[in-house]
Amino acid sequence: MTVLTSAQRVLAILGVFDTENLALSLSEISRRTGFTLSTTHRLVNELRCWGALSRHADGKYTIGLRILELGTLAPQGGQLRETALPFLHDLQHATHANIHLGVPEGHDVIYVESLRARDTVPVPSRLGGRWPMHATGTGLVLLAHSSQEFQEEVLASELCAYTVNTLTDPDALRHFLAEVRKSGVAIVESQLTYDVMAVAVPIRGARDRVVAAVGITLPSGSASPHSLVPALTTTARGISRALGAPSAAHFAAREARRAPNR
Amino acid sequence: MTVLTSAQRVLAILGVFDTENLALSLSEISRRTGFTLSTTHRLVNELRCWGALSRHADGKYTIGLRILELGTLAPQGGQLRETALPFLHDLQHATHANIHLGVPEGHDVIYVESLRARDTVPVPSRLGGRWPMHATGTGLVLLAHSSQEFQEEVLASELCAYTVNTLTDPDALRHFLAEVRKSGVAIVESQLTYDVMAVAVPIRGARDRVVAAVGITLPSGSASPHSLVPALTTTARGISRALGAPSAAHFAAREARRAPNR
DNA sequence: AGCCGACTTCCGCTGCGTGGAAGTCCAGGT
DNA sequence: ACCTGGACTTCCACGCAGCGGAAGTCGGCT
Repeated sequence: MTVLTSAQRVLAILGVFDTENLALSLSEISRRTGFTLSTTHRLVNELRCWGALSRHADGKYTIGLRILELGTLAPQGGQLRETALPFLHDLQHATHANIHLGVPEGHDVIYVESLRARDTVPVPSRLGGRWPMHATGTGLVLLAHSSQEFQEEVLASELCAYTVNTLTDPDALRHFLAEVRKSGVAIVESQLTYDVMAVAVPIRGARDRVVAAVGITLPSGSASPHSLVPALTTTARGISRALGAPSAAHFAAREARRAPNR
Repeated sequence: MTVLTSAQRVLAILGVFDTENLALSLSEISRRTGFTLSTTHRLVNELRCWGALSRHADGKYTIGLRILELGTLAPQGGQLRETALPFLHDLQHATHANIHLGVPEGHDVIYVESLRARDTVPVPSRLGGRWPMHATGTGLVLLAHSSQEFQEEVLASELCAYTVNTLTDPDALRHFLAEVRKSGVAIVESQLTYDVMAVAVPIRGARDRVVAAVGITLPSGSASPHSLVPALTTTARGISRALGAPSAAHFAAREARRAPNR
């Protein structure tokens, strides 16, 4: 039925790779895309020549480094991560918790940085990981600062419940998002996995638009989440200022020596 | 002239983005690829729908987050980085220098991790950055442990000189590479940029193949590079063991408590 | 030896993609 | 106000690039 354009075929091949399928053989790719073996073979080879796929000793294909290289050119992946990283390191030294930097993509958050602490709860968030906005601290912050229409669009979509705590009721979410906008911070408990709490605040860029969110995750029942808010907001303001956010610039004098120009 | 397949056209569009061209308008893409505006327009839109490109308020296109997400699925980008990161953090705490994790791709090294220290020399290496093997510490380590044919292939290619110190003479390089194999460490001075020195050692994976290299860069004339070798080899061995390298496993007992299983 | 599955290569027909052309929109100049 | 040029968007008919069937190769397992 649906006939694909050849650009779509190329993308479909890349799309069959995911965290559960890091390495696939030619015929697996063929089966998953539904393309004939000969078509798959030709396209896969073109992708391999370019470096988008690479072939290993066992004959299986994986995503190639050329894609990794390209991905870092995404403004949210490269520049944002690059400016945020020193601030995130400081935050990690101060808190010894897992730190995430998330940006919006579709109805999801993508983590463009994920610093794992060694001795804390394992969280399922890796660099490049994608999670629904309504189920993560960073996602809720981003959603709270999105346009009205976008929020309603997300609230109207299928809201998957990962734990019994996951907020899936549109009215409860509307209320929560209003709180986040008012207080400037999202604090959630066991939304995505049990026994984990997350605290997240927005990061602003040019024209004070919210472009990302920093979040911290800790085991439930550890230090009061509220005690982490000052450290988080300091980090977020530092990053916002480095990104040129007007509202953060007012505080420039106070923190100027932390990040001298350049 | 050379007729392109449509897969190649798609890839060519992605390929026009680089560190100097993070955001391009439709007609810039059209000019750079040499495709007609209508062809470019159609392909760019297909890429945008899929998430490979994204379009911004000013009408320009950038690489999309979907590509970043995909890139982390590359085994060298995702798994390797993920296992190496805690060790690299430890190394950075101990040395306060710039740390790089490089893997081979073609004749180049690609940095799959780059931890910048705040107070040291700026180095031009970012996550996802690509540099010629013969001009970087990590690259020389990787080259030294490559197959004979590959080494000769690289030595026979155009070896660009970035500074007056850059090793470009094939015979000098052969000699240097032999030293690296013997000593297990590459120490270079001002190869890529002036007043910077780099120390790098190999990381081994399954079957003891060299799969990556850790490197450290410091201002020239700081602490003797040799004093850093123990810290680097410890880091490299830790990562190698975590990757399942047989030679590193012998030392498992000694360092077991640093990284309890999982 | 024979079978099966995975991969590779070849080639003729066809339907997708190409590029020209026409149309829209906006900014800047006269 | 009108024109001009540049950037972008849409449409369509033609031609050839790419699709998929089929045949061939390789290697592993019974």
